[in-house]
Amino acid sequence: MTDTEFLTRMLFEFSYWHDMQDDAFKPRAYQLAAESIGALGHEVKEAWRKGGIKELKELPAIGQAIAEKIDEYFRTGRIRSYDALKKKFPVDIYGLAHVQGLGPKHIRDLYEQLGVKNLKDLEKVLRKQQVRDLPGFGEKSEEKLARGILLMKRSTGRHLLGHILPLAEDIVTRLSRIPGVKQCVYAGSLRRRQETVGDIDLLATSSDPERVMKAFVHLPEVETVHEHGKTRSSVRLSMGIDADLRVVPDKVFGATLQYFTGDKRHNILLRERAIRQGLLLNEYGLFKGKKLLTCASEEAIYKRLGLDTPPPELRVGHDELSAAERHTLPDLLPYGSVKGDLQTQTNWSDGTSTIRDMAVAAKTYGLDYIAITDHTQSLAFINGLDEKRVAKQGKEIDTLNKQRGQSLARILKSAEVDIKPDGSLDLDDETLASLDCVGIAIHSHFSMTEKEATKRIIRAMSNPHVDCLFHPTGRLIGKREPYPLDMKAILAGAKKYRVALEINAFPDRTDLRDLHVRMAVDAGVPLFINTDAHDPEHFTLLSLGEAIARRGWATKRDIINTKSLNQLRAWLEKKRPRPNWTA
DNA sequence: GCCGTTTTCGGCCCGACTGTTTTCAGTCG
Repeated sequence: MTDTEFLTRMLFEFSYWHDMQDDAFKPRAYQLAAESIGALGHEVKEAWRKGGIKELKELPAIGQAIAEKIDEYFRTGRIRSYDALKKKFPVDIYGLAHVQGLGPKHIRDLYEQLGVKNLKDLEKVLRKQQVRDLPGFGEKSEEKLARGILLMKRSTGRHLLGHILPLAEDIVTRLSRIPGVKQCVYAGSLRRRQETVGDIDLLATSSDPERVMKAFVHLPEVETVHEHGKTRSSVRLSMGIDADLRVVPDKVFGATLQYFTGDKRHNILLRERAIRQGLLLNEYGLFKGKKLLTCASEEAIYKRLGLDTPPPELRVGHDELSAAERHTLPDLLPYGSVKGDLQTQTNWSDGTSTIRDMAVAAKTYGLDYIAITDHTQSLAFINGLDEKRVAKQGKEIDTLNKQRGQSLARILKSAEVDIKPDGSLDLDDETLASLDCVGIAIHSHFSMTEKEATKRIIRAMSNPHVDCLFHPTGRLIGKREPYPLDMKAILAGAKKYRVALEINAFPDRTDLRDLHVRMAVDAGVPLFINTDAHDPEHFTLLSLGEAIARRGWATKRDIINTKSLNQLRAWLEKKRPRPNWTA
């Protein structure tokens, strides 16, 4: 268990504990703190290293009491008050809370009356049918808990945005065809384009909600129906993700869309703002007393509250509302702005297709140019290119560019040059100088300290031929942790050596991530958005990269490959001449 | 326990669905 996981779990268990005691407000405070720590990841420890309790208190939702707990944990490896809680209430609260339908009050009752401490105990008392006789429980709650355990065991946790988005779009299309449906969209974390999504939030308007609900719970991929109400239903789909559908009258669509786009922290801040103005905000509109002020559109609601409308990607409950109030929200990069993909692989190394096929696919997708960035010789197991093969590939690219006509994107000579453990590169400088554009990346020796990894990358960036650092943190969501990096030092190095950082759009990478994009934007470090395409199909992933850029408050100016080919060349040549430019 | 256009005290988002209840508590999003 990582530090972050422990702290999140500890805060979550305190939240539930206080809920069991019927405390009205501490549960929420601990809940928000847990979410905040979970979202910040290793930045929590960075903050603590930098300035202890004082710096921890600067983090959102962290005050004196929780900062002291975190400080105690980093200093001693323990938290005395948490140990005391576990002694007084020796229950795996966190594990039990993941069962659908099991909340703090029932966890308390199950422990106090039947001694249930963990999932195994719960399964046992359910089998013995002991739960149904407890006050507040019955036969149905027994069934519901048993079903909850089953669903939890079969759930695969959070899902990658890139895997769920196509499914959600398909479901929206099918629901839209139901007679009586006027509008149907996905909302929630999908609409915010979070890198992972926990469930699919759907919203529809219809004059006949019950008909829509019936069709929804009977979709072919529905495996279990959690709830089937008149205006809200919830199901588990066969791929292990839940989908919720809410149906409302067409005239309140704007208010409901706002409400279900969230996230939770954003909505709470917005509703608290409404209260300060003597108003009430819910999914049916903005009200003064019983009088409806507006519900027609998201924009109307934000405007009535004195705010510009933050794009969905920014609604995370940090500082977007204060920017909305001061009219300083960024002019986000529009979808479809990227003109060329500067990281693509072919069958010269580990891609599936020829250079020509990739250039055709890119053109079909609407791109003007692509860089061919096959792996280099250190990656021998996938036939990485040495200097000779780079030169040979360059000749093929020259030929294709000469005969390309209208059906191929312009092809740039490039490579995904491997960064060796000492920070040197595995192509010689002469070869690097012959390329139109040079990307570098780490592919091995991932177990480094923060200091070593940071030094290694900065040394690699200091090579005067380098233009872009690919997938800078090396993470693979759900498979590999990012190597530890001093991101501020990396950004300073990128700025000093005029190296762009990549936003890699591949679904399990999405690297840089949103927080780091925002740091780069603030630091004035230029960015590329690339798909890392290994197949012609992969160009469709570009919009995922654009989504990350938007979540990081990036504008068109921040993204180099929104430039035309000529502008790109001019940008590259500010660093060094490109004598062999193919285009 | 956190936080500040209410700033070191006094507030703290809101509603649908379910099941166990006879009017509501618990859970969820």
